[in-house]
Amino acid sequence: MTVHDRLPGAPSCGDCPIRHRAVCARCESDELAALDAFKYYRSFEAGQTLIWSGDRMDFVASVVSGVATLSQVMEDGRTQTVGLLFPSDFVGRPGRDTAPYNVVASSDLLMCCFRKRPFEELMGRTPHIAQRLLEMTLDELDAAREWMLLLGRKTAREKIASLLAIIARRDASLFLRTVSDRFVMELPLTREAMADYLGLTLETVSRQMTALKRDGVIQLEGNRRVTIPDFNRLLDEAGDDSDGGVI
Amino acid sequence: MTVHDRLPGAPSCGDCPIRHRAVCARCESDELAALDAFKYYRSFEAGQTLIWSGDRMDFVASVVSGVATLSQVMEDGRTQTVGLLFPSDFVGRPGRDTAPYNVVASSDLLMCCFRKRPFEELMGRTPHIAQRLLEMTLDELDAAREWMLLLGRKTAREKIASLLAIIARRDASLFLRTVSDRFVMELPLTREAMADYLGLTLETVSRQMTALKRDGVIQLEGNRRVTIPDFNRLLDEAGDDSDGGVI
DNA sequence: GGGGCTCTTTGATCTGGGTCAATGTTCTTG
DNA sequence: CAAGAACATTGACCCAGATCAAAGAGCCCC
Repeated sequence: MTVHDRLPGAPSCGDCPIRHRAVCARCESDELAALDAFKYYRSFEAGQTLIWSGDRMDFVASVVSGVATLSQVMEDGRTQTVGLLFPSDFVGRPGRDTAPYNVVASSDLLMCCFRKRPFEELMGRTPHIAQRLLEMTLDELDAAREWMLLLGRKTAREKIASLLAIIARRDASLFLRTVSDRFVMELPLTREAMADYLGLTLETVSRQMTALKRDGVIQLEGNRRVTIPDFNRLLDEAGDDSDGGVI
Repeated sequence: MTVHDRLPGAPSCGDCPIRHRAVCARCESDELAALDAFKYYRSFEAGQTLIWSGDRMDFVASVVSGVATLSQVMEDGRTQTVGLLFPSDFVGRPGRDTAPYNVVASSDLLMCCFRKRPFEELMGRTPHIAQRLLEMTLDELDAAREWMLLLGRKTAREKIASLLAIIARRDASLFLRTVSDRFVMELPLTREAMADYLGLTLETVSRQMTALKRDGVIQLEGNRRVTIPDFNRLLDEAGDDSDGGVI
């Protein structure tokens, strides 16, 4: 009972243009073949909330295509996005059964899901999967803490530049290339979604995008297509310890 | 070769007034007995930097007493604290060898350290330790993301109230009691350290502390001793979904 | 292809928290 | 106990980013 039995035409692990960081990178291993029985695909439209904070979650999943956000909402509606999920990113936490955040499809989205129980059992049997998961969780923790620096100490302009740099890098890695001169990408977020991630208002995001455009740091065609003529220039604007832009 | 051979009078795992969340909670198990050979204690003075970001780290550790901070610093000196370490908290990441943050003793500090290599080997042999570590890392991730909401969306007053609530809870758990009416605690942070954690300046921290005192949310004796006459009132001020204050 | 969406930009104004500067208050240590 | 040093408060002023408001752009979908 592989994915092809469930959803004809959907990409299988092996077919994925992007190898799932969590699972598919080891598709060749015998242990994971067993997981195919518990694997299924789900697709969502842009704007749809896949999971509400507090919901029971009986699966883990990784993103096949599209982008999703993790967000926290205060009682009065103030919203903070706490994570972006790109293709190959993993969501779900073995050993816990309620979701701590809202998960929202930011664009049309395809997820590759595994029933949680069998996944946990596999984890118990195969130490390297548990280890891989720890590895990934540590990566997420580092990303979250880097974002804390951004939220607490960076200016609006630096925030925008940082976000663009991060998206550019993820975008480039999808196609296995480096962020080079004249890099063109498609923004997977509305101005409001950017604002929610950066701890700003959408007006400030818009103004700073305009300013970066005016100063030649980026070029814009329409609202979503962004060209980065010089990635190092962008990194300077982001205030990061520059690391060259290569992935 | 137990700890007592190395540092006479230092608390052993079993003697710790606080059981280390990471390790000591399972001291009874046979696997961990082996770790005693690789265990040693180190103490630091308030203000001392234990670990510099980028340093090679050949040990993992947990806090026995005192408080430490994890912080990130930008090239121009802007600083953001990304985590607080209380007694029983764990630091260090099996599978990685350089520290991603500065670790600074915020008060006088005693750490219980394990050489990393043997610890990793133990982890490979005993799945429940790996699982425990994943558990802890997920807790840290949740804490980091909750802090992202604070940094991105809360007002200065809400930030201060949130920090006080968190410290009160950790403080209470040290002594195995609940945060009740007229809870008294000792702040383990200077105004500047609070500011670095909250994404504020020390002046703003001071002003908001004064305001909370004026409004009867807290009482202050000296700079460090804080009394919380009504913990639910404090939680209201923090803007959190109140959960009663019990641990 | 035009009507009604949603998303985005831009402007005018306001304000929370930053900055700079002076003064107070604890802690240390001799 | 006095003298310093480190830490904290308070005041005056300013500015980055929020808020409120009004036009533009895309973009579906009949």
